[in-house]
Amino acid sequence: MFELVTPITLGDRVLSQFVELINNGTFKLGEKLPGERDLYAQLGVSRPVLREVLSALRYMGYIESVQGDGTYICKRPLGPAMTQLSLQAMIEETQLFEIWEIRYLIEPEVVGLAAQRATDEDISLIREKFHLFEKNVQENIDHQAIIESTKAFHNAVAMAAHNEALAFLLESITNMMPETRERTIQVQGSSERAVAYHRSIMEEIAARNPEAAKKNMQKHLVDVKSDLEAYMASKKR
Amino acid sequence: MFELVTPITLGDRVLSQFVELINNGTFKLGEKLPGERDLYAQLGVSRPVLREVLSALRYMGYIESVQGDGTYICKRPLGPAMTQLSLQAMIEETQLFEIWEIRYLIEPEVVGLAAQRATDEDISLIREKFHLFEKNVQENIDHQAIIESTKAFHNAVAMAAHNEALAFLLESITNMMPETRERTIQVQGSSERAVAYHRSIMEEIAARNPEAAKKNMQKHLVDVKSDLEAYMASKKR
DNA sequence: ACCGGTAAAGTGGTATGACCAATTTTAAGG
DNA sequence: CCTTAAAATTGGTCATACCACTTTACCGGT
Repeated sequence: MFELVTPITLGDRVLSQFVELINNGTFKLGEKLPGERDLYAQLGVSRPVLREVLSALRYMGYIESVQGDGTYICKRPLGPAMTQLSLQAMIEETQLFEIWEIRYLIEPEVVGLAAQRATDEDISLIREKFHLFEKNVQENIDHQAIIESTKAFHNAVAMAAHNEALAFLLESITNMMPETRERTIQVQGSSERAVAYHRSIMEEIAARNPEAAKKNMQKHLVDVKSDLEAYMASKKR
Repeated sequence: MFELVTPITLGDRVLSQFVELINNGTFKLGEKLPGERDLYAQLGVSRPVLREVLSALRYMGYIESVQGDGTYICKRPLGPAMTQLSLQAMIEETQLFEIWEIRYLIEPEVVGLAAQRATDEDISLIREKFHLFEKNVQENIDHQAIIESTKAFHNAVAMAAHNEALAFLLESITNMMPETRERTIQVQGSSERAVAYHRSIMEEIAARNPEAAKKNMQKHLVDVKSDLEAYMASKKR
């Protein structure tokens, strides 16, 4: 007869109370929380329930706990709010392309911002990461190292845009296709092309040329997409 | 002497194992998990630890539990992976502008896609949401209704872009500035201007004119930004 | 009075066992 | 065979105890 909305659990209630306590300023950022024993008494639940809630908040990155010390409220929870463990297996094929498209929308804009806002330090960091990447590709080290260095490069670029939330977001998104990255890297010549594009992007950021940088990032991502398609096709077999 | 990297907790280990079990296909999407009693034995931990991990996964939206029935793995965990409870109080002023900038990067692109991909159904839905919004503003109903209807409009547009992940992402982002929305809506004339922009955007999507739609969305967001600034200034006092 | 080391107190982490509430399954009864 | 009620199963909650680590505070030596 009645619609089953959502069986509200005790933890849900506690979670709400907790959010409220933070939003109304009872608990301030960076502050230490009361001990679990005080807290669960204060909230009127048992310790396990409290801990389940805290556990969730912890894995989401809102709080941090130190054994023997206490639990602290994180100051910059932005990343956690967007990212989180990406269970790659949970991402289906269509979603992979959707995620690619999001990259295609965002990353060019990011390099555009980077080209406008990068400081000299930013640029030298980008240079450094690029040369590391180039070196790894040339020497054909293990794939993991190459992946790490390309991520480092993209990350350095994102930092140069001077929008921390954006950098977080981008990292989360790219992390959603990790397996993919490992496979597409094996496609013939893909890494070499990537090096070329990275170089162009780097140089155009250094030259403060947003539009050109954006264009090259777009081309690079189109490349990534075709690698992705090749990978998907091979997976079908 | 030694650097404290991260005190790995039992739950962390279980979480990893769990992720691995999903990624290697032992647990498939939509499937029912073993009972907690089996599971915690199988993973070699106690029930509280297991439950803390499951709790986190649950609040992140990866799994769902039904008392008396079992725990299921969600099929489309994309939203949860990005969004989650946004503790508005945890977002600082600078971050608000960073988030605005993200909107400024993404939303115009989204309406651009929408103008290319919208079906007739999409367009009529957008029209519907727009008229609701317009009506709410004219009749000056309670603010909550206005906020809801503008969100509904933006959401309808996002759906028209036919990229579910993107729609999720955008919703998460806009949800990060909820309080803001409630305040800026009180700024004189802001709602009326918003109606005008929404109308233009709607019409240009219907006319399949991506560039014009993008331009208007950008203007609208610039408007939102100045409201934001006004809000922040008033908050300072 | 100062310093250093050690014990105590406090904190988060883990484990056990029990019971409650909802659902599903099973089996008994019509 | 269908209905129905009991039993088994499952997630939800609680109490308690103990472990590991940190911080604090006390106390003795200098």
